[in-house]
Amino acid sequence: MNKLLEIYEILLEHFGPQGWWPGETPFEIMVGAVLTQNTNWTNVSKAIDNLKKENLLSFSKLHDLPVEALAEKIKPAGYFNLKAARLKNLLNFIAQEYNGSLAEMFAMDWHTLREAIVTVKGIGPETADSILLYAGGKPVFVVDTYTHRIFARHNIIAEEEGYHEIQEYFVLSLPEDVALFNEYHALIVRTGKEFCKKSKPLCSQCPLEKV
DNA sequence: CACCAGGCAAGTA
DNA sequence: TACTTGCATGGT
Repeated sequence: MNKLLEIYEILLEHFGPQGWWPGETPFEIMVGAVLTQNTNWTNVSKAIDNLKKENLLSFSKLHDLPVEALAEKIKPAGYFNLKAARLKNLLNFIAQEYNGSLAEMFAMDWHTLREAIVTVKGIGPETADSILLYAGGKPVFVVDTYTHRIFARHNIIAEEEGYHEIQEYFVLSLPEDVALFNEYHALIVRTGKEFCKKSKPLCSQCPLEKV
């Protein structure tokens, strides 16, 4: 068995399934993917609740909502002016290219879709990949700061590896399986939150110490 | 009080 | 190209 699969088994055994993404519809998941940029999920959850409370969590409602009003609703998520603008960019893009339909958007080839979606200002590689995997169900491995930090600290990847290099390593090492990619990324985030915080370089309790 | 959280783009040299 | 900085609320 290869190393990345071995680590996956260890994490799954240790933490159990994480049941991601915490959102009910592809649209909600997509919104959450933008709101969670460099932000704790508990704060994002408050922002999403604000939108749900007023029945604003649909494509047409958010698309019609002025950016200033949107910013006000999503304040708890932090960077609210920035994120409101980013959500608007994304909604405008989907309105223009796919008639405002996520189903239509996800019906296209996901490689092509990824190239298009990262041209939207505010949608970088991780946000794009999260949308593709968790909202679209595409076999895309999501890399985040925890992935980099955890695997670099355990000397599995080099410190200077970039997003796409890390992603390629995972994709080439693992079977192309949506459920696996989904669970693996969620387990990495769980591991990061618990054992691999920025200021705590060493984690004797980390399940990966066994590897 | 200081530090961190499921990034990204723009600015600097 | 390779760093650095702004964005901002809420929890520990």
